[in-house]
Amino acid sequence: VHSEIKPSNQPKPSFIETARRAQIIECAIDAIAELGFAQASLAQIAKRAGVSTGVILYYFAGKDELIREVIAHVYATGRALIEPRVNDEATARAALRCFIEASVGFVASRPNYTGAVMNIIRAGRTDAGAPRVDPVVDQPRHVGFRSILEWGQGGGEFRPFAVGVMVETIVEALDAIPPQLAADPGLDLDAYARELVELFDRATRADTPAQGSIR
Amino acid sequence: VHSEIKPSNQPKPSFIETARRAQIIECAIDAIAELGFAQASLAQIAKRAGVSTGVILYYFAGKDELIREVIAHVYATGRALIEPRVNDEATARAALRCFIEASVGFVASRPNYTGAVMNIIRAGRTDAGAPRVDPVVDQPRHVGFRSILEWGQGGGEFRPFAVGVMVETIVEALDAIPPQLAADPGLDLDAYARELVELFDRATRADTPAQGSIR
Amino acid sequence: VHSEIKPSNQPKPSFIETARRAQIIECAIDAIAELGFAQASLAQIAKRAGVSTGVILYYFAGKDELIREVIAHVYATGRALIEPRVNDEATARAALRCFIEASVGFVASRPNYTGAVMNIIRAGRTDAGAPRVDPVVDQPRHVGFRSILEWGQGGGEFRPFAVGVMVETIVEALDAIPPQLAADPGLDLDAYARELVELFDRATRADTPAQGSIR
Amino acid sequence: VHSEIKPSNQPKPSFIETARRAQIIECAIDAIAELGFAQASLAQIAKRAGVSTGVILYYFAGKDELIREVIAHVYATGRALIEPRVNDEATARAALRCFIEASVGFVASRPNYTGAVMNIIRAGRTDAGAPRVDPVVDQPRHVGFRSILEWGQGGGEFRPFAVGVMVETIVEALDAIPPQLAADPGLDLDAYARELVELFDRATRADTPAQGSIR
DNA sequence: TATGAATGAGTATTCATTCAT
DNA sequence: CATGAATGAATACTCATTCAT
Repeated sequence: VHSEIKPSNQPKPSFIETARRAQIIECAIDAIAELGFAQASLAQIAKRAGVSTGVILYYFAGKDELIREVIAHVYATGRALIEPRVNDEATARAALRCFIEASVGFVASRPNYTGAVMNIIRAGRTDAGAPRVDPVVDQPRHVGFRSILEWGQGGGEFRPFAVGVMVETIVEALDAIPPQLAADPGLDLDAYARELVELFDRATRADTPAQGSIR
Repeated sequence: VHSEIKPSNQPKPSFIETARRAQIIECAIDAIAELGFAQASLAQIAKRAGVSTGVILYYFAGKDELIREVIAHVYATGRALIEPRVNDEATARAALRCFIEASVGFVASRPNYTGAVMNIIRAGRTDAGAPRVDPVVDQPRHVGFRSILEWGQGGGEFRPFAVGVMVETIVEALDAIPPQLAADPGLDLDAYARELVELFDRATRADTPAQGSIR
Repeated sequence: VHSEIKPSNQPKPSFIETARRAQIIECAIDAIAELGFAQASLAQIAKRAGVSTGVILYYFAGKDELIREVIAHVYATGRALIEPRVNDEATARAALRCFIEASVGFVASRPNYTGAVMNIIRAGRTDAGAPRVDPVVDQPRHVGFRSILEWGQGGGEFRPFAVGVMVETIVEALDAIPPQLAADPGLDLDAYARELVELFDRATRADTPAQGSIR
Repeated sequence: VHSEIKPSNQPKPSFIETARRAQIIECAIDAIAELGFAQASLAQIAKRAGVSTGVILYYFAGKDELIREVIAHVYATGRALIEPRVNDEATARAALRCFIEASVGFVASRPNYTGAVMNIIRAGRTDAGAPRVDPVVDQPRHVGFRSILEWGQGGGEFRPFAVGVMVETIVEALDAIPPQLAADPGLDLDAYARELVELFDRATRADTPAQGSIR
């Protein structure tokens, strides 16, 4: 399907192929979230999927491709959950609040998804020295936050600040949650989200004579 | 020198021993910062030091000890740089600002130091499933920020917020810098520090009728 | 096939798996018997089997498991050869004679088998300080001789003596044969067996007014 | 003294050299007896001697030579203890009894000595495939027992039997004691000796109309 | 499609030995 | 004499990947 031996014009991924790929990705996510990226060997992933390691390499050109697809799948799932909620917002301030809440909600609803991706991203670099995660695929959240922040700055809702720094800080604050949740599964994520919303609302909003509370 | 075979009361580390240990730690830091923790094998570290891998195991009981000493060395270096500056501050607000500036300054002066420790901490779990970095040794910055925040809340300088969330967010914001710096060595860290200071000053300060600018 | 990664209920060992495991065990026995336990590395064993060392670790969880299976296989082979012959005997004295003869016969028919196990057992202790061979698996011959000796003492065939010392002496006398055979392949084992039978018959039998020769 | 760099005509081993060699041999014996041959590295031996490993290789051409000297020293010590007692005996039967008792007494008085040598001998062969223990140096006890047995057979005290088998059986019975003593330090060696004496007295003595008890 | 067999490069670690000082 | 430094070969073991079936 993707290796050069197969016909390059992938005609129609068969049902079984789609199912297998999805199953393997799911098992990879679980393995990485539970064992950590370094310990998540193909053998471990295959074991969870109840197949041989050969199957994984039949459907994915190599471990790197599997990992890339894991990331892509997690991002797509997150985007599907988050984007519609954010798009309904009328103000940048509300959109920011909503984006943060939805992001934390994604962590809460799919802790393994976010946990796996964090493990991958933070595990560092691959042999070639290139970052294991393409900036391209890593960007969606950055892009989303950046556009909200620029929207708010343009409209005067937000004070002037370096958008890049703010984006990075917000994203990292969210990325810090999965490991904390793994360490303490009882963590109150609703409260965590409220704190982050308040934090970044204060950090971003413009100084106005009459600025009401966010809620 | 330190392995269980030698007498436990190591009398006086020779000059060459001190030098070699320092050199190996330095090379380990570089290797980890540049290759990532997973790719930084003893062989890689030894190659950078221009010695055989046996030398590393002659001076360190094993890879784990080397890694522990890398972390300890980086934290000690950072603490020596940061602590004296922070202790002079009269208000929690100034201390927070100073701590952030000093932390970024540490990253700027020793990018590989912070980069290596980030790589280690984020590489996840060891075989035993326990985090590779003891909370104890990982805490110094957390402890420092926490005490400043509690100081400020107690004195009314800071608004009420969940200290744990704020600490985590600040530390993560700082930890996000080394990889950005690696990707873009031209990054203006002074500006980055100013942005973070302003960001967290707004995020933490109490609502007062007359709140002046931080500078 | 057996490592923790595979499902625990190994369904049916394939033909090739059975054959490979048997082949590797056989090569391990030869290597240990000829080189000694300490020199019988996985690489040596693999070389004799004409495979890479990875193959051994594919079929056995580790060197320890391989060694355990070597011992188990040798003991099972020996037991199958010895037990049926001993069980037919009517008197303890005849049973003792028969057990000794059968034991020497086992050495004669499979010198490497007994030689390998001797090498393993006598190689001493593993890292944990525990004997490399469980007393449990090491006992079969001890148990066998002990029960015969107690049977004979109970029935008055044998004189009173410390059973433990006698068992140890008999077993050691048998264990001494493989190295002698290795040093001198022309050794007459039938004669050796006759000598041991006579020796231990005299050492064990009760003092009776009319005690005929054993044959 | 022994390496080719030193003057080949070893003139007079200095006092310090003699002392060092003795000390190292003693520490090697302890290390081997306590850790097992495989775990008794030069580093371990040096640690016990309170010197660096280089010292060992200064006084001994290599580990093999050290081990050979350990064996030689243990045999010499044993011979000095045993021989005079055996030479006083008037009959072969008494000499055999005395030799066994003295041998067990040697084990009792110097458990590490005999334990170390057993560990070495049983650890198997060296790289060259040659037995680690020269038959020459391994023989003294064999020679001693053999001469007693032949003496007894010649004089009619002992029945006809294959001397070689009997020697081997006696020696192995004695060699079996150190590991048992290591496993159970409370072992009653006097009783053990009495059992062996009785055992081999019965195994060797000629059939006479009036054979009294050995004592 | 899927498996199981096999490989080869890479991992940390041990240890006898050499050598400059 | 003695040390401590350094090496290099050997150890068991892991794992992504290939391939015949």
